[in-house]
Amino acid sequence: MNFITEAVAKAVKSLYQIDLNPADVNLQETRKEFEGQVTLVTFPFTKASRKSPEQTGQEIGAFLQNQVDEIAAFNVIKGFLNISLSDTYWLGKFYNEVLADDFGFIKPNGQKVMVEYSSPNTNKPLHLGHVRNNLLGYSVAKILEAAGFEVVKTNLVNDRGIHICKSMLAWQKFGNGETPESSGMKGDHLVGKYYVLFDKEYKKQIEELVASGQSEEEAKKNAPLMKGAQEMLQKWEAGDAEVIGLWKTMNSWVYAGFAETYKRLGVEFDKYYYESNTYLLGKDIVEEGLEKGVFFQKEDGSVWVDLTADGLDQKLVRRSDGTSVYMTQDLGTAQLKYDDFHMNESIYVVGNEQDYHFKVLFLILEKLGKSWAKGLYHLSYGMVDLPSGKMKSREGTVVDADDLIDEMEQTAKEQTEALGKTEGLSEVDKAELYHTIGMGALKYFLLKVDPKKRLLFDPNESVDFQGHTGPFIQYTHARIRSVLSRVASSDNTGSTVSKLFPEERDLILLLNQFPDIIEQAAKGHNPAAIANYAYEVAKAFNKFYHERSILQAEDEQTKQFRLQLSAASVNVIKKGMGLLGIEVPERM
RNA sequence: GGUCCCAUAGCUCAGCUGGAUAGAGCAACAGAUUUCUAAUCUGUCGGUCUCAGGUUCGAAUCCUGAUGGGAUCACCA
Repeated sequence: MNFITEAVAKAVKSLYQIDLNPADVNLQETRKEFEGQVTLVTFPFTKASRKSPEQTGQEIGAFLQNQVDEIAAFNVIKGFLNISLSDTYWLGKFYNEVLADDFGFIKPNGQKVMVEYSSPNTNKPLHLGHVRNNLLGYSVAKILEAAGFEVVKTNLVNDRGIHICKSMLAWQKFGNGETPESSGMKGDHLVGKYYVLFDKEYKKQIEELVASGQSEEEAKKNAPLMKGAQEMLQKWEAGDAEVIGLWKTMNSWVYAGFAETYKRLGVEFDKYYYESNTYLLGKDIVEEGLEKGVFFQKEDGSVWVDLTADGLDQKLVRRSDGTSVYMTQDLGTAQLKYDDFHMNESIYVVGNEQDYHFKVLFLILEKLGKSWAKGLYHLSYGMVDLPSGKMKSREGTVVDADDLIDEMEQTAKEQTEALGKTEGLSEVDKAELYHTIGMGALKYFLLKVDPKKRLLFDPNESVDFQGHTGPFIQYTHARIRSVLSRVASSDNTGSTVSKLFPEERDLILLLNQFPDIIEQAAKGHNPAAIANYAYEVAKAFNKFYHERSILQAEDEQTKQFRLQLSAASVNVIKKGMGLLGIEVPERM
């Protein structure tokens, strides 16, 4: 569209003698109830033209039509100049750009970006909240890749700490040597079971202590289970062989379970970081901060940073006993990641309850003079809530990721069977199809909304398969594939159509936007932009499909053109859905 | 209490750097298939864009304030 903005600048200069930066020309899509594809708002020029918006529009329109070949017609309504570009122009766009194999994806820009996501605790299985995180992280990584970045996907596993000791202790006390093999349970679920059990038994002990006269607070501290867990953590830090052995065993169970869930979710990582390796990092940075005067020490030896001048609080960065806190660790890990990859940008996909933490983290790094600090970004997303309120692993009020995937597959199966679309499919094909559709529905449901908004999920209300959904888009894909499969390869080299029907033009216009949408989604770290776009494309195709026959087109040229238009549509849909981590079936 | 985020149709959500009569899906109702997959398409119904000011030729969009909801402000992670 650059040629239009330039032409407008020229028109305005020639007509009204004002110099206009082409970047200031504001073009927008023409609303569909009017004739044309591109609209110029003429109000900003009326001061210079000293004429009414309508007259100004007429004058600019006439000038443009005269000067620019591609402009076929124009009309002015109120202050809006609607420009119609010729079908030749749109067909040129279609053949030269949209139909190219690498259409949509932007050339490498030489920038490297890290996306850290998932970051689970190893004391319990993944739940719906993690699912949103994983899908967001994976999709953002894909989108950035498409936008030309080199992407490193990382997972910082929280594999140590008191919460893991709780699971370990409960297993030791009540587990009777139970293993994933002996119980038939998935490893992460088995460990999670003991985490819940710990909490249950712990509460019992508190009650007993309270009954025997202790205050609630005392009881929480004195309960034998809590003491045991703390003792275990100390032993772990001291390198106690038995504790470390148990820790390794139970973690390996969890990892096996996670690997399975990640595979079903379709996410992956290039690099894992483990907190057991990074939790001691950051002490150098504390020293550095003290030297630079960014941090200060209190009488008891604890080290702090004062951010009150920035509207924040004082924040502890090292305990009085010399040990690290969360912030210390994250400072160190940030440095480690940068040293490993020297990336230009680093994105942390973490829930919005940690907004404050990241604000502080980034600010500290900036104050320390880290040149790379400005490339840090917290992709903060809203919580997933249930109608009953917040999910709590300890209390078992969570929507488990594996259960959810099972349910989605089951629903996909029921829907597909009800529609009688399973004919001729092997059992393996069917299972794969149900997985594809079920996950398509779930992923689309979670990704189509703006990440920063909180999400309400009602387990009693099934995720839709009709309308603005993943399966709708998947279905469109399958239908196009079905049409295309009916013809042999279509490599027409001869002439093509010269006129477009509205449905065809609309579709070309929409397809043409794909690269812009990718760029916009990358800039805003927002998969929802892709999701909504893919829906628009599917809808536009369905309309075209309904109005115009492809295989029974009026003539051979039209048929070839429509086949190519279908191929371009299927391509964009497949790529777009791929950016969301959603697969598309050949039939459904 | 301080700080941050959110508020658009009965429900779930779009609405890009301010532009025309605020758009989809679901739900409800009415239609479309001798023709490429009806998980589709077409239509009807549905709105004080939370409220009040301000900036502007023009505000759902920007600014200020209020209300409602959420998060956060630990020598937990």
